[in-house]
Formats: sequence, C-alpha cells, structure tokens
Amino acid sequence: MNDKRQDKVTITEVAKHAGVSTATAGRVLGGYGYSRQEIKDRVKQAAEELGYRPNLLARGLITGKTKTIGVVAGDIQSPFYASILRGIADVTRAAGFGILLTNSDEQIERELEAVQLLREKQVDGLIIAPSDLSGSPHLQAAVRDGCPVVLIDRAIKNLAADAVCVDNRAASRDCITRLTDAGHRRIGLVAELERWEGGDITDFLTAVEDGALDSSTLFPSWQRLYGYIDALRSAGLPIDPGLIGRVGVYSSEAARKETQRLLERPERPTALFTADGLMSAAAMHVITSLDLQIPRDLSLICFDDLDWMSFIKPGIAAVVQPLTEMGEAAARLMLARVEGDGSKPQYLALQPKFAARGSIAAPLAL
Amino acid sequence: MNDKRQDKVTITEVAKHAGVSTATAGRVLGGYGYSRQEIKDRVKQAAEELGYRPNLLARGLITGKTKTIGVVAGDIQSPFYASILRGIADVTRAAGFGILLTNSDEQIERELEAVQLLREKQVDGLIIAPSDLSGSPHLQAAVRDGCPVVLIDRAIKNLAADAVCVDNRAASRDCITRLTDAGHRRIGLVAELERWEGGDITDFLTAVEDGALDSSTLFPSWQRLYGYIDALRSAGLPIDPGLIGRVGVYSSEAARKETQRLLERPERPTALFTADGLMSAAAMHVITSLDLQIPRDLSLICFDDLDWMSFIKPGIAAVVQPLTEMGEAAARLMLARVEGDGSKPQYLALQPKFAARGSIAAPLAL
DNA sequence: TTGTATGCGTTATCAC
DNA sequence: GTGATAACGCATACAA
Repeated sequence: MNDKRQDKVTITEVAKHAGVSTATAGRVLGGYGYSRQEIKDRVKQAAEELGYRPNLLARGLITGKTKTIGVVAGDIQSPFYASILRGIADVTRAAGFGILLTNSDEQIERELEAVQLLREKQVDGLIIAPSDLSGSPHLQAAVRDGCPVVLIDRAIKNLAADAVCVDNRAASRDCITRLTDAGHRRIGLVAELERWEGGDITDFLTAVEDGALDSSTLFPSWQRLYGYIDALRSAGLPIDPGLIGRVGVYSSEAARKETQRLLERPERPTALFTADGLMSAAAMHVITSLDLQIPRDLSLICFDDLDWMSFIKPGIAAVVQPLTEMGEAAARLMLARVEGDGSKPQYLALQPKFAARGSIAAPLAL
Repeated sequence: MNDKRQDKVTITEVAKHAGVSTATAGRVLGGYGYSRQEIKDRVKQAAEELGYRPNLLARGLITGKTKTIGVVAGDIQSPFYASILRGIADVTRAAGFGILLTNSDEQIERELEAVQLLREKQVDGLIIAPSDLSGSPHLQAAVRDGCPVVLIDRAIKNLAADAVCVDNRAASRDCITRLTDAGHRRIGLVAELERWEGGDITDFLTAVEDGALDSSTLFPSWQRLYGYIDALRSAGLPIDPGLIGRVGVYSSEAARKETQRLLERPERPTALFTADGLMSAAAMHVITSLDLQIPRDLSLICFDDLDWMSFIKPGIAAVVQPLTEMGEAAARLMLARVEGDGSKPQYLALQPKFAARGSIAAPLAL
C-alpha cells in the first residue's frame, strides 16, 4: 500500500497524520519527554498505520550514540572467535545494541582499516583482539577521543582499556606439571610463536631467566610457552630448545611439519602439549599418520577444547577456555563504559577449566 | 593535541582551515564533483592535520546508502555459519562495506527483531538464513521497500529474492546410493526434523509418494530426507520409518538419544547417515560409547565435513558443502543488487563435494 | 503538556 | 570551479 521504493515514512508524516507537531510525535515515538495518553495513542496508531520505522542514522547523528559496537576479530571462522562473538552478540543484543563485525586475520594493516571504518561508522565502542601489543596508536587515539575500547584474549602495554583474558601462563604451567608428575621428562610443545618483539626463542628463554618479562602483555602462545618453562623449571628439568616446536606461520601445514619434526626426533618426546586449536588438529593428523597410540606412545594435552577431543579414542585432555563467557564479559564491560562508567580500566583474567581425559599416562619405560 | 572528548573535527573545520567553503571541502574529501588540484591538496592537507574522519552517519542520512549490509545467521558459533560469514565478510570488506551481524537461533521471533533493528539502522541489504519458509511478511516488506534480500541455505516460497543454497536432495541421494551400492539394506538416518508445515514423517512420506512436493523450499534436513527416500526407492528398497531418526529439538542430547535408539534396535542398521554437523558429532559420541567399529560394525556418511573426520580412525566420509563460497556468492549477489541490478531473482544451487574416506564397507554378513 | 525553531555533519542543487 | 543554502530525519532548548 505504501510507496514503491524506500520507506519514506518519516516522523513528519506521522505527525501530520496524527494532527500533532513533529516534536510531540518524536516525543512519544522516541520515548522521551511527556505527553497526554490520548495523544500517545493517536500518534502510535498513526505510526502503526503508516508503518513508521525510526531512522537510527538520524537519531545517532544527533544523539551522538549509535547503539552499535564494533568488533574486530582475528578470524570469525575459527571456533575460538566464533564462540567469543556469540557471547558478545548475546549480551549486546539484550541491551538493544548491534554489532559491526570485521576480521583482521591478525594483521595490523587490516586492523587499522577495520578500526578506521568502524569509527567512521560512529560505533559507540570497540571490542578488539589486537594484533599489535606494543604500540597501537589507533587504539590510543580511540580511547583519547572517548571511544571505549575493550581488548579480548590479549592486552596492550600502557593502553587505558579494559581487557578480558585468560591466565594462559598458569593454565599452561598446570598442564605441563601434570605431565611431569606423570613421570615425563621429554615434553614437546607445539605453538605458533611468530613474533615477539624481543627476538627469537633463545632471547625469550634468557629474558625469562632474567625474570624481566611482563607476561600479561605477551601474545597468548608466548604466555603458554612461559608456563611451559615455569613448570619444567620447578620440576628441576632442563629446557631443551629442540623440544619447542615453533610454528612460524599460522597454518595447518606449518603446524604439521613442526609436529612431525618433533615426533621424528631420535629421542622422541614422550608427551606433547599443543598450544591452540589449530596446533591440536594438526598434531592429531600427524599422530594418526604415524600410527602412534595415545597415551601409550605419547601423552597429549591440548590448549582449547575441540568437540572431537571428547569422543576420539581415549579422549584428549584439554584446557577449556570460557570463550562465550569472555565475550559476555567483554560486552558487559563495554556496555558499562558506554553508559558512562569512568572507573579505571579492568584487567579480567578468567580461569580456564581442565578437562581430564584418557590421553595422559606414564611414559613407556625404554 | 585535539579536544579531549569526541572527534569534533567536522568538514566545516577542515574547510575553514583550508580557506574554502564546506561545499568544496566536501567535494574533495567525499570524492565527488570537481576542483582544482591546488585546492585538493590544500583541503587534504588540512584534513590530515586536523585528523578529520568523515561521519558516515551523516553521509548515509543524505545519500540513503550506508554501505552496510545486515546479516541474520542462525548461530555464529556453529562452524556452518562461521564459514559462511567468513565468505560474506571477505567480499563485503573488499567492496568497502561493513556487516551488521545478528543471530536468530532459528527462531522467527528473533529473526523479526533482528530484521527490524537492521532496517532501522538503514542497512543497504539483508543476507539471511530464514527461519520461516512459507510466509515471512517482514522479508516481503523489505523487498517491496527496495531493500534487497539474499537468502542463504534455504529458500522462501514466492519471495522475490536471490537465494544461495546447495542441492541437498541430490547430495543426500548420492550418499545413500553409495551405501546401497555397497550392499546395505538397513540404513539409518539421523536428522533434525523439527517442523514441516505438512505434518509428521508419515505425512511427508505420503506427500513424497504423491510427488506433490517442491523440495527447493523445504528446510535442508527435509531435503536430505527426501534424497534418502529417493535413493532407497530407486534401489527398490522399502522405507522403514523406524530407521528414520527424527530429532525434534536441535540439541546434542536429543541427537544422541535418537542415535542410540537406532543403534540399539534389535535389527541394528548396518549403515548410518547423519544429516548435519551436530548430528554427526552426537552420533560419533554414541558410536564410540557403544564401542562399534567403523566401518566393520557400521558404515557412516555425514553431511558436513568437520575437521576430525579426516584424522579420526579410518576417516569419515562426508559431504563437504562449499560454505565460504556460499557466503561469497551471497555477498556478490547482494552487492550487485545494491549497485542497482534489477534482473530477476536468482536461485543458486551450489554442488557440494564428496570426501570419500574409510567409513564405508560392505555390511557384515549375519 | 505541546509547538517552534535550530542543529547534528554531510551531500545536493543551485547560482555565480 | 567554487560558494551559499537547502535538504536528510530526528532530538532538544525554549517559548507558549
């Protein structure tokens, strides 16, 4: 019954139809200001009849609030980000907020573009898994401009923003300790350890040795490596750099290659710790193809709980991160900021659970 | 160096700073209209210095285009939607579009709210996995108002919108035929078959018998059941309703329960076909817990390829849907519509691939 | 309680 | 080519 194209039903039309001014129409439709019940009914009915739908662009332009928050994820396709996103979506939706989604693929250039676009679209805040933990002037600028930023999964040095993370170091230390407690002395680690500002693995090891490292602003994988070192040290075991499988590019192939290298060493590790979901899947590939029996030939603990870990042969022990909870927490923090909460930035370190399964056993006596 | 709060750097400021009118400033910054090179440089420099960032709300308000498309997914947490979303995000990003994301949880009320919100936010188009395939006046209204709609995964009767689907019926028929070719005569099916407007399974069977069913506007699971029936019929096998595991609620528990029922029948099926990822994972749970050997005790084919299917014991044969491709196709169709393409709606039926793996064998002689 | 007038930051339509 | 000025659809200060 309406026009052919576009929905040209503006508040002015409704006002005319109801025989009131645009101001009053706005007041009842927008839910602000006062008006008589009779007027309210008349306006609402007119709106209904005309099929009025508020233009949130116009509202946002004037109020300065869009009720939209921007999200920069690494890769929505990964179960990790998908779950976090779910958490974010749930609490924002409940509050009437929309989410504008972008992928960064963990590349800073992408992130820059994304943040630029989101801010041009006037989002009320930014929830982001940052790609650069040391500088990030674009995020500094955001908080300076009053655009709240909530970090997820990792924190940025000297950025006045909330962060929702997981205690990776402790969780990792705990895993390795379970393995040493079971009697393992050669424990391999497979992790994506692409970039650390301080240099390579050896540099990292000496930095840890010196104790001059703030683990909270490391990338999660490095934190997990940190925990691995912690555990070995307190078990009185030496760190063998050859047992640290450093995956330089975040890909299955690279992870498989590195796992294969570890498992084909002359002195094969008796236990393996994989530092994230992609590493775990890649490791399983290799383990299966080498026909190794878990846990007889190899004990295995994975960071991140993937669905197959619970129904595969003996079950794979895993660290299960509270992913949707992280998303929810991040969103709640964000909403508080948007509502004007000016208290000092929070660093939330959630505790992951450990799913004990049949993939841990004592090493085979040689 | 700028103001404390908000980014009050408007085009007016830039114009003033460059000594030109807001009109010219707008022309060079917005990239429309003509202007001298000298002026261009001056304006651009002024913008740079002041840290000008265009307000896309204002632009959208006047142009009527937001360069944002709304996406209504079922559940982003599922690998299915996550992959599709990835495809959508990639092509929209390349075109400078943003995506506003919502979950419907396959509930029509949620979908209604979502579409309402998205349209109020003035998205240029809607990509949606619809929850109701028969009416959907809200989507009819959208296309009527000139807001392009692209459907994914399933199509709606009599809606003038593009749709990107997969040929579920054919793919399913193909799977079952592989099983009958291998000699199977008792083939179980586990699928979420919650709602079909025509009634229950028996009604569906007779409707299929009568041949009076448009399979393209059925929910995917029903299409897959349709293919199952197709294959059995052309193999000359009877349809045993007891072998159709109908999962009424979309949950792992329900799926497990139904699978268990099937696999504990006195005459256990010799092969199983699971109609989607959730069903497959649930089925694997049960199969493992019953200690059934694949493919000796049971052949298995799954719809949707999950990562574990390639490295679990003998490998699980699966239908692999081109998910990111679906998302990309949907986004491309959408962009074309937004650019003004007025040609008649397209129904795209992509062909899934089949990943043959070691989960199919001849049934054990009894 | 209601109406008038103005402004949000752009783009679009004119004259010049 | 460039500059006033009027939209876009709504919210808000102020007057009535």
